[in-house]
Parts: sequence; C-alpha cells; structure tokens
Amino acid sequence: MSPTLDHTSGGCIAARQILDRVGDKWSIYIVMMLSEGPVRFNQLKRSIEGISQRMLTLTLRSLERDGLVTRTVFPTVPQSVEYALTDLGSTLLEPVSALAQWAQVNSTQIQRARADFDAGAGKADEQEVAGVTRIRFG
Amino acid sequence: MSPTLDHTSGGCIAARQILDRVGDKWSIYIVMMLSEGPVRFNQLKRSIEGISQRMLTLTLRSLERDGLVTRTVFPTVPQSVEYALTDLGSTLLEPVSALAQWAQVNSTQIQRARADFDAGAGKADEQEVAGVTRIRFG
DNA sequence: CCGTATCCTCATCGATACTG
DNA sequence: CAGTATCGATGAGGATACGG
Repeated sequence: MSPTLDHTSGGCIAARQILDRVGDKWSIYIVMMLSEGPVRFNQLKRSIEGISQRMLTLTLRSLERDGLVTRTVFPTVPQSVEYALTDLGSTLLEPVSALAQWAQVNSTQIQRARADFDAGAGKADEQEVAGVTRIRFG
Repeated sequence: MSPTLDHTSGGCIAARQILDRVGDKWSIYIVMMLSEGPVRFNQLKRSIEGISQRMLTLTLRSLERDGLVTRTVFPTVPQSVEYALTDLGSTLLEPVSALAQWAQVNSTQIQRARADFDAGAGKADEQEVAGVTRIRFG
C-alpha cells in the first residue's frame, strides 16, 4: 500500500464534497458522454439510457454551475444548445476513470463476496467469532 | 489529457456501480476511518460526526457484504466488535484518495464558479450566446 | 456494547403537460 | 429543439425505543 494516502479530516471532507457532486445518478454519464467533444441536449438525452428530460436539465445546470461544463446556445431555428466539458471538467475524468477501472478489475470479486454473504446470512455458526484474546479493562 | 481514459459503455456502468457503492452518505468516512487499522463500533460512531447508529450499522453491513470490511466479534462482556478493511477494501482507498485529492486541488475553483454562476443567474445578457456559425440542415 | 425495530420526514426523481 | 412547471411515488436516512 502507498504510504501517502490522504485520509485526514480534510481528505474526508473533500472526498464527500466531490462525491456529492459526481455521485448522483446521472453526472458521470453526462461527463463521460462529453469526454470526446461537445454534445447537444437531445443527443445527450438519447444516448443516456433512461434519463428524463427533467433530470438531464437539472444535472447539466448543476455541472455548469460548478464550472465543469459549458452551455452554448446557437440561435438557429429551432435553437440548439451544445454542452461541453471545461478544462476543469476534463481533469475530473482522470480520477473518475481510476475509480471505474478499480470497479471493473474487482467487480467479480465483489459479486462473489455478495453471493457468499447472502448465502451465509442467518446461519449463526458461519459467523466469524474471535476467541477471547483480550480482557476488558475499563 | 491522457488518451487512454476509459469512457466506454462498460466504463460508465462500472463507474456507476462503484459510485452507488461508495457514493452514499457514510461509506467513505467509514473506509477512511478504517484505513489505519481495526476500529470498534462505538469508536466509529464517535469519530464520524453526525452518523446515526442505524446508518452506521447499515453501512457497515453493506460494506461487509461487498467484501470491503470484516466484522470480528469478541465475546467479552459486554461484547465488542471490531471492523477492519479487507485487502480489497484497502485497494479501494487509492482511487478514492485520488478523487479526494482532485477535490482538494480544485475546490476553490469550483467555489468561484458557483459564486459566478449564482451572481449571474437571471441576467439574460450575461448568458453565453454563440453567433450563428452554422446553418441547420435537416 | 452492539445492535434491531418502528415511525416519520424530507429530498430525489419520474411522468406528464405545457411554452419559446 | 430545449427547456419549465407541477404532481406523486419512492426511498434514504434521522429519532427513538427496546433487546441480547
């Protein structure tokens, strides 16, 4: 393990804040769709399976507010609006991709752990119980 | 920017799954508290500001189910229970810390973006509007 | 000390309908 | 095409009380 992992109080707060930002239901989908260049509103809506118009608007506004995406209106008729990652938004892709990669690498292990846990649920004699290796003093 | 960022369909799914896992309100706090060694239930409860007993239990169960933490019961009187990261849980700390570091580095920039956005809200003449640089065709 | 059970609240999000 | 407005369901999560 790396000895330089940041698990200080500040690190916790920072982690939570960014997870609040990008941990919602749709943000990463949008960020990843925009990773290759600007995309129009309805293009996003079509390519992100299951997103509602409402949530697409809300999530884009929120990303725009945080300086992660830009919104550009083209006054054509009918109008079209393009969304694109800012430089800041682009840099976010790196740690997010690292997380995604971790997930892909360890997904089978997690699935097995879940299956094992669910299989053993309720069986008291399968629970891990340590012997009394220490006496309480206090 | 790195040319090897994974924004494939599989990468999206993987990202969402891990964010569902670790993006909830309390998981990172717990994982980070356990990063330096085993901690007992009530120690966790005391050190994680604002967590309820209910949510601590639920989140720990969920982390245990996914093979990220272990639960060890010491049959002392009264009983004590220690939680610790598994090897898998430890490896998760790295991408999570990367995210936290990104958040810390860019937090001021985000705060300013928010302030700017909120200040300009409602003022139509401040919105970014592109000229008609292309004609719609179909 | 370490939980589980119950109730209650509030934010999130989908569905639908309507505007420039 | 790109939104906004409104409503309703759902579920996450806090408070509290109780049990092993």
